[in-house]
Amino acid sequence: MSLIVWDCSRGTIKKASRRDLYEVIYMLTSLIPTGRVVSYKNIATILGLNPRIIGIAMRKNKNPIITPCHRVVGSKGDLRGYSLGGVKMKKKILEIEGVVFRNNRVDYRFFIDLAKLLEL
DNA sequence: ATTTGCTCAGCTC
DNA sequence: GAGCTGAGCAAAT
Repeated sequence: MSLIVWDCSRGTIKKASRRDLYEVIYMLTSLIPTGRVVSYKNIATILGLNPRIIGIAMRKNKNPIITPCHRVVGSKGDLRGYSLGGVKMKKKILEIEGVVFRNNRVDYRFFIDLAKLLEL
């Protein structure tokens, strides 16, 4: 399964390029509300990708203002990584936003399902 | 709690 | 083009 997108210049559909993929990943990430988190897997499942690809996209995130990559966490609430200050900083930011941790994991009640949010 | 296997884009050479 | 590295995950140990 691979993502299909509209090709504006040709007026046809096409298989998503890497760049397209990243744009969609960042778009979905930007939808996560303040004080909530989404798992890498959740985004990956929507797009039919391996969850690792989402991690790669987050690592390369050049626009932390509109792409809140700190709100993307592991499926069990573990933080995994953060290129701008490490997981310690990631945790700090999430706590400022009101996210509660239990045993160094994000409390499950702060997860949202992007697929449900988009009514997919 | 820790290890193992699967997976694939990006990076280096 | 080949080989290595992970911001993942689930299953097995």
